[in-house]
Amino acid sequence: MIRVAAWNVNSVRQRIGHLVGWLKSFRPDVALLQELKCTTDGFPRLEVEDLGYNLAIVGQKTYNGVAILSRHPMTVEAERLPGAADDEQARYVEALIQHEKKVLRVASIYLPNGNPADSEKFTYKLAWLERLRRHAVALLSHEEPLVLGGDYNVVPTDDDVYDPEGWKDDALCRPESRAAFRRIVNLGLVDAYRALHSEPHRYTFWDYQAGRWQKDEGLRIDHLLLSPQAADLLTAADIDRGPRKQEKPSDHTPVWCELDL
DNA sequence: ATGCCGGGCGAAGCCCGA
Repeated sequence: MIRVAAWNVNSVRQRIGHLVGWLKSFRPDVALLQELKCTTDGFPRLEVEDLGYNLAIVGQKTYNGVAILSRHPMTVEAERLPGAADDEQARYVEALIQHEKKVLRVASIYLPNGNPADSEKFTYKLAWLERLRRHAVALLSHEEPLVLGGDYNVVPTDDDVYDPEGWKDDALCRPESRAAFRRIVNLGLVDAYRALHSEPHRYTFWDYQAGRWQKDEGLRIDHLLLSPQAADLLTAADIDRGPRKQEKPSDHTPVWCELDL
């Protein structure tokens, strides 16, 4: 059994207390983190290593930044998403996890937001999604357990947003974003949360503004996509709302799954 | 129609996020 979680922490240095507490209590085998908002050297490495985690960090000053934390042996496979040599943004890290003579491949993904939807930022987002699709084709050819997890910045359907009408022109909900996300899923990946939960309006993000958390008006934009070989091992998945309830929280909360690996 | 909140940077106010 291996527990994998994805969490956009919105600054790992602001959230180190929350992160340590959550690692101690929830004890994920593998944690996929996004929005570190610090350089690789600036990551609070000792606090996490003291809990028994190996680290793979791809940081960047001020923006972005992703990491993989693993209680099991880990080898880094990629620190950039292939397909654009000039892309300097720290949004992808991929590793192999060794667990009792078996191997799990994971990636921590921080997709571009893409707003406003009439700008070059949206073009970059759609190109990033297409690069991810192409890379997923290559990864799926390994026919191994694989988890592509993180902040996709895509609301898959109107059931995944509190106000579909109000958000329909946003880059997170635009049909182009949803179609590009579906093209990835349709390669044969399984949304771990949706595989086990059909109820609408379950969220992983709530804006800090306008009391969105108190009103439970959020978005489901953090996803764990499983290869068929991982989906066959899926025993549980859920959203852990605990961290979002705390003082000075991230605006995201973790999504997790368990694989009978 | 816009800001609301919050983080980084850097020391006031702007950029960015979703």
